[in-house]
Amino acid sequence: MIQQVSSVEADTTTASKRKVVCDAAIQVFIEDGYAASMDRIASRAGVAKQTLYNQFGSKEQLFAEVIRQSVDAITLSLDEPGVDLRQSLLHFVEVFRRRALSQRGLGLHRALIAEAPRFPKLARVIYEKGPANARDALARFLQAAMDIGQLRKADAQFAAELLLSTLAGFERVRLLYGVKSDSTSLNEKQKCVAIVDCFLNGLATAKV
Amino acid sequence: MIQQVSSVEADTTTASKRKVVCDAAIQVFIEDGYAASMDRIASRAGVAKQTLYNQFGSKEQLFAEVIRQSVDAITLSLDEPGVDLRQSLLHFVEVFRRRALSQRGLGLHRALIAEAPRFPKLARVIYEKGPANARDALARFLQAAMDIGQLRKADAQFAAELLLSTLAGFERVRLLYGVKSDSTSLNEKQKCVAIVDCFLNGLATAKV
DNA sequence: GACACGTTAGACTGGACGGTCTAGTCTAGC
DNA sequence: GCTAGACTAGACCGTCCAGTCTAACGTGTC
Repeated sequence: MIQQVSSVEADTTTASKRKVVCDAAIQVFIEDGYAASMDRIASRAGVAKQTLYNQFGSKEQLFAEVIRQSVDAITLSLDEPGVDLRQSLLHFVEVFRRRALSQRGLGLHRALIAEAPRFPKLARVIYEKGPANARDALARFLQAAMDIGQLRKADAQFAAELLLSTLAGFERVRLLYGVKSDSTSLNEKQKCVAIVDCFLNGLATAKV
Repeated sequence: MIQQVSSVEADTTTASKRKVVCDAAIQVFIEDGYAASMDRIASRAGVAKQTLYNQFGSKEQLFAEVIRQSVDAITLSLDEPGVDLRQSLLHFVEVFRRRALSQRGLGLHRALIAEAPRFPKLARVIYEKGPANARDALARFLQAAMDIGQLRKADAQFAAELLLSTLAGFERVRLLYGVKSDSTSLNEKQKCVAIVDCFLNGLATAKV
C-alpha cells in the first residue's frame, strides 16, 4: 500500500490525492462531525472541492469511506490466555483505554453516535467491526480461560460486555461532555489495575 | 404550577403554550438532535414559529431550556444503606437502566454528546446535574456502606464510576448504534443481578 | 503538436434553515 | 366597544452549504 512517488516534491498522483483527502476528512469529521463542510475538508486537504467529488462522488460516500477506514485500522491484540491471565487482561485494558479515550477515539465515537440514525446501515457495519468485534475477541479469550479453569464458568459474552463497559463507561461520558477534571484519586495505571482486579474477583466468585 | 383553564377547549394561555412548545421541542430534539428545524418544532407543537421566538428568543436558548428541564426531571432514588445492601443496589440498578436505555434516555444522551463541543458551558452543567450527580449520590451510599462494614473500604468515587459504567456501558453503545439484537443469553432481570453480584464480589475482595 | 485526463480556483444553482416582519385574529380587562 | 398584548399564517431575508459548471493549467501518451 506504499505509494511510489517519483519526485521529491509534493506528490500529485491521483491515488496519493485520495489519501491526502482521507486524512484531512477524518480530521475534520472528528472535529465537527458530519456537519463539517466539504469546503473545509477541501481546504484542509489543500485540494479543490471538485477533487473531493471526483474521488468520492458525494459527502455521504466520503464519510462512509473514511469512517470505514478508521475502524479497519483498529485491530485488537489479545493473545491466547497464557501463563498469566491477569497480565494479559491488564495489557488489553491499557491499550484499549489509550485508544478509546484518545482525542481521536472520542471524536470518532461522537460523530458515529450522532449520525447513526442518519446512516443506519453504516452504523451497523461499524458496530460489528468495532465494538462487537472487540467483545467477541474478548469473549473468546475469556471462554478459553474458563475452559482451562483459569476463570469461573459463566456467560462469556456477558462477561466480555461487562469488562468493556468498565473500560470506557463513565469516564468516556465525562470526556465526551468535555469535562477534563477527574474526581477519583487514582492515576491511569491504578485504574487499569483496579478494573482488572475487580473484574477477576467479581467473576471468580459471582454466579452469572 | 398548575394552569387554571377556564374552558373545556384547548387552553391557549401563554404559559401553557410554553409547556406545549417545550414538550414538542424535547421530542423533536430527541429524534433529530440539534439539527431539528425550528419550523418542525413549531408545527409539532401546533404553534406559529414566531411563538417560539416570543417565548425563548433563539434556538440555542430553547435547546438549553429544554435540556435543562429534562435533566432536572431525573432524580435518583437511593436510600440509606439499610438492612439489605444488595437489594438496595439492585433496585437502583433496575431503575437506572430503565431510564438510561429508554428511547428518551438514549435520544437525550445522543443529542448532548453530539452538541457538547458547540455548547461547552451547557454540557458542563448537564454533566454535573446528570452523570456526576448520580455518581456522587452512589458514592455517598457506598461510602456509608463501607463505614458500617458492609463493604470493603475503597475509593468510593471510583467504585461508583465502576458500577455506573457497567450499567450503561456496552449496551448503551449498542443501542446508540441502532443495533437491537442482544447477543447475551440473559434477560434484563438476570443482567441486573449479575451486574450487582459481580460488583459486590469484585469490590468485596479486590484492593482498590 | 494534439489529445485526454485530472487538477485548480472560483462562480454559480438550488434548497434548507434561522430569524424577522407583516397583516390580521383572538382574548382579557376596562 | 376599545385597547393591549399574545397569537397565527405566511412571506421574506440573509446565510450556509452540497453539488455543478466553467475556464484555465499541468502532465503524460501518441
